[in-house]
Amino acid sequence: MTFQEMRDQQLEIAKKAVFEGSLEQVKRFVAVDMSANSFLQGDDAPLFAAAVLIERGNKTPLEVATATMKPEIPYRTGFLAFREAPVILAALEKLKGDFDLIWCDGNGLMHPRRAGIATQLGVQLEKPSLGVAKQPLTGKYEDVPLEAGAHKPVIASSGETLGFALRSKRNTKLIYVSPGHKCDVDSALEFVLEHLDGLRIPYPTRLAHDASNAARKEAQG
DNA sequence: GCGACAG
DNA sequence: ATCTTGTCGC
Repeated sequence: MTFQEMRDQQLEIAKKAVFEGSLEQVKRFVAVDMSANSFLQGDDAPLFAAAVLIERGNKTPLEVATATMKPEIPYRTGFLAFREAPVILAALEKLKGDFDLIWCDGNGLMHPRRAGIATQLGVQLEKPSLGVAKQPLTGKYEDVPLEAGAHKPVIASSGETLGFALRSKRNTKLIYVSPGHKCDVDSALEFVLEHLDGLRIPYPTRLAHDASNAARKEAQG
């Protein structure tokens, strides 16, 4: 698939995406992440994904599923989902329990074409989704106070609010929250705020990150 | 044009 | 994303 084709596909996905809705009814959600040792093994190192089923308000996972796959394309900024989505979907298919939100590592609306990995996964599975990223991909925002919980909207050049820059922990680097599908920017922020536990990285992201790493280390060294 | 650039 | 120990700061 060429970059032009991937761009066109992202525009189609963004067209189908709904950046409206509340997450008040979410009872169970799944946090997903991926791990690969590209540092030592190169761009074609096998990918290991994890899907962690979480009950709202309970830090102990209900279920963990993993999957592995060879990457079809190298990582390119703005096209993360084309590399990671296949193995993440494979892990999600192994999950026995159902869920009503997908919590992703990366962006959703906060993307040059409004179609980050959270949006791509949400639209494909027709479920609400949100993205939590450690780096912003696009947009501008004002300085964020150093207090935990402080946040500022991330604004596109069009004036559209894409998500929030969030101080998830006092005096630490920001994280970036955006809706993926079937929720609005404020609902995505509220949901993430609800799942902070004193550390910079929200625990759902941490659980998925640790689970994907554990799967890789078990299969490799 | 130049630089920056999710994981 | 990935490796790795200590060390500095709150």
